[in-house]
Amino acid sequence: MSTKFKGNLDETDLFIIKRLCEDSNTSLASIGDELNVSPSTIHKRICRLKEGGIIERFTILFDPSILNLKTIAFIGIELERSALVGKKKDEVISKLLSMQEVLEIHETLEPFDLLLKLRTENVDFLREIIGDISTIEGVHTTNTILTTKKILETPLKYETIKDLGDIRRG
Amino acid sequence: MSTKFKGNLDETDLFIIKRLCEDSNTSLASIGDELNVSPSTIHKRICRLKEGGIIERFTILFDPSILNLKTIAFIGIELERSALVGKKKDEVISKLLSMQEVLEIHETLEPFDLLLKLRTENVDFLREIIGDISTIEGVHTTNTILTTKKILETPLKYETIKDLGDIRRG
DNA sequence: AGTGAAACGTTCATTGA
DNA sequence: TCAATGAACGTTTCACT
Repeated sequence: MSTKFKGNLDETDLFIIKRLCEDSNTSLASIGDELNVSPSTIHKRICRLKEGGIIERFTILFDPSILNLKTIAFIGIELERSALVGKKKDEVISKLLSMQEVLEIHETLEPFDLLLKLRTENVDFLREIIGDISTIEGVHTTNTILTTKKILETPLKYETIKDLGDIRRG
Repeated sequence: MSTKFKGNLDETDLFIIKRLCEDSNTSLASIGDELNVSPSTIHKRICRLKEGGIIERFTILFDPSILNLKTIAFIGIELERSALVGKKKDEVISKLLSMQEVLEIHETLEPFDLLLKLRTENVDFLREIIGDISTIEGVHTTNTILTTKKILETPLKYETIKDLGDIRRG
């Protein structure tokens, strides 16, 4: 479903991904040195990983506070019964997707139907957004969990990359 | 609190950050072209942004499914009254930080004391982790919100970077 | 998967605004 | 103080092996 990558990821691929996660400015030569292969091999591997959709893009992590988005909240949404499936649900989701403050949308079973993660400048803006969400047709109730302090927020702990185990794909 | 950056971020800085978010392999020269400044200026800006902690690091986004971490869950934790502040709370948090599956930890007010986000390979592993968490001294109850489908998951919508407004810092 | 060479990008000391 | 220049150096890319 998620990738069009052909073949298996081997140890080399995973090592490359890990090194690039740590620092995507690392030169191909130095990655090659660590693996005892040539830079051009690393280059070809990275191209393949990009084409296969394994590597989405090269990017930077930056301090979100420069955007003044200091308020993080989670919102549980219960949908109206008529919006639990089909077109009406799709419409709810597409409206949520179009909101810049909405960073995550997950389907859940209990106690909500959808769980969102949002970032806003402050609590007043958050209130506005919640207002917008609750007036979306098909949204029955919203339940806000306002966070007061972020202790950890990381996309993935890439240290995990090392178990080459059964990473197979068709 | 969060950065040691001296001075203000100007339009140029924000443009650089946005371009690097989109593609951190963009050459300094081509960013410079778009801003009508020289590559060396871009270079110095990026150095300054790195040193100031605005740019955390250069990295890649990759498909998490290669790590077989397909299960996303959120866990609300209520702490025992004795662990609501101080050393005991710090110990709970440091145990949570050390768990590879725990990707986010937020303090909240209601209805939980802490909200976690986790990724695991499958629901069985999740159950194990929940077991581990619930036996941490100071954890009173855990409430799991299991997600069934990820619709959106993005660290930040960097398209937001453009309002140069009142982005001031001391 | 490696080699080697050309093209390209980065870095920095120097100079000027 | 900040940006531009230009040259030295390092990296990427690609045709060929």
